[in-house]
Amino acid sequence: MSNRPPIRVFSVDDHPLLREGIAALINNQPDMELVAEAANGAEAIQVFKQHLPDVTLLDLRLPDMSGIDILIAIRSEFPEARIIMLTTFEGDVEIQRALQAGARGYLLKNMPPSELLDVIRQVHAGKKRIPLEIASQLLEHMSDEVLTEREVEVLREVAGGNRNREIAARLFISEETVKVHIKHIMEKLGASDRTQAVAIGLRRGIIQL
Amino acid sequence: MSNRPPIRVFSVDDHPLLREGIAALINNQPDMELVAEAANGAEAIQVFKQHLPDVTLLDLRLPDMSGIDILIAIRSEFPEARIIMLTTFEGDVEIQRALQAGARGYLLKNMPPSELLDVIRQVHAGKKRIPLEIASQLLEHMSDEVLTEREVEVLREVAGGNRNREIAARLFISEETVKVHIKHIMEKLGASDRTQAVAIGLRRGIIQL
DNA sequence: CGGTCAATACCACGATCGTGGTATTAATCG
DNA sequence: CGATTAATACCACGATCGTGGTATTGACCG
Repeated sequence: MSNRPPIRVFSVDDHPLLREGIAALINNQPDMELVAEAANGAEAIQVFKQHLPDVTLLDLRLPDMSGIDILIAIRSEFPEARIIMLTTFEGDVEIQRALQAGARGYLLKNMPPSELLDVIRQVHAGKKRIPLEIASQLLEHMSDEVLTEREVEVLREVAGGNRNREIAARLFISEETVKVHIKHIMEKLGASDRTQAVAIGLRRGIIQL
Repeated sequence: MSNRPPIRVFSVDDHPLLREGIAALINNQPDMELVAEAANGAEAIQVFKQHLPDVTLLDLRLPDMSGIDILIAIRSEFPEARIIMLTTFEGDVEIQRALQAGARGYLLKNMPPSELLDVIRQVHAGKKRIPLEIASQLLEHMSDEVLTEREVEVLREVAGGNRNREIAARLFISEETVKVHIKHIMEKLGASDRTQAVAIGLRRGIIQL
């Protein structure tokens, strides 16, 4: 069981210090090898094609684009790509979108390194691996209704401090329609008013500031 | 200029991978030495007393307490402690509070390692060092009025989706007083309604979710 | 081809919010 | 000791919001 080629790992993150930590960790494993790094989305996609790594560690927040978009971009060309999301953030919606887009694992940066290594090996072996902590996050909101795209758009406008009338003007719809959307948003999120809807939307990763 | 003792560095962060990266970076410098690490506040304070490091790298968000509280706790006993805040976050209020509490430097985790090394050396030499990117953040809101403690409290309640009447009940004051506070909050933050006030408060680090 | 859902739109009403004042008390500061 | 500031409180009014309905259109699904 010894002479298998090492797992070729690719790390994408805009924090140099974190990349450094990952590099040290990976290269200390006899069965792994860090073959490339990238600090933004454009670079990530290009370098992926160049190296075709076995496993990719992908940050969710990068300076130029969302990690999810990178995930989608890579998997549209390489559906077999084994990608693990690695992030500080734990909004259930982000997790769900990542998994739907085909992520094989989802890790928080504050988890112990052993967990990361474990997930890398499992994912390389073709499995999916979601830590319990994350999975329970997901289950918590499993039954919740999902906001439509339009509703998210409206919620974003609300977060910007716009009045219903302003939102209507900005989205080219009637004020009454805005109200309907907001009503649905509050129902789905369990919020008692628009302000709480924004707070919940932020906490769950539905909108960003 | 050669035989000075190395700068003794202490790193406090709850992300093991990041600590790993810092460790690798520091220990690669001939003039530095990582003498200890901690992953939470209680540990940080205890380990600090034990090692009395030359320079401390302190994360702003830790599982058990705020980095600022740790900063204050350490400096109340060791006013000479040279502490650099190292964080992902850039709300101007957090920065200001850290500097007021006596931080000698403030760095973002996505800055290049050379910057970190530079700041460590400068701070060890007794200087303060705030990168331009951060300083400009501060200047941006220099002239802004600062929320009082009570106002922050009220803003927190607003973010929780409470109505004025509910906030009044929770804080044991009249609804009219709540309104006055909210009016002041909106004026100070430049918000057009309570929802935007919450969004701005979150963005600027005045409140957390 | 019906069923469901998302998005659009309008109406009406009561609740809540935001704004304009004025005023008192306690604390802090120079 | 005056000056300032924060926190408290009340009033009144118009603006905005949230809720209850009802309805039409187009898209997607089985």
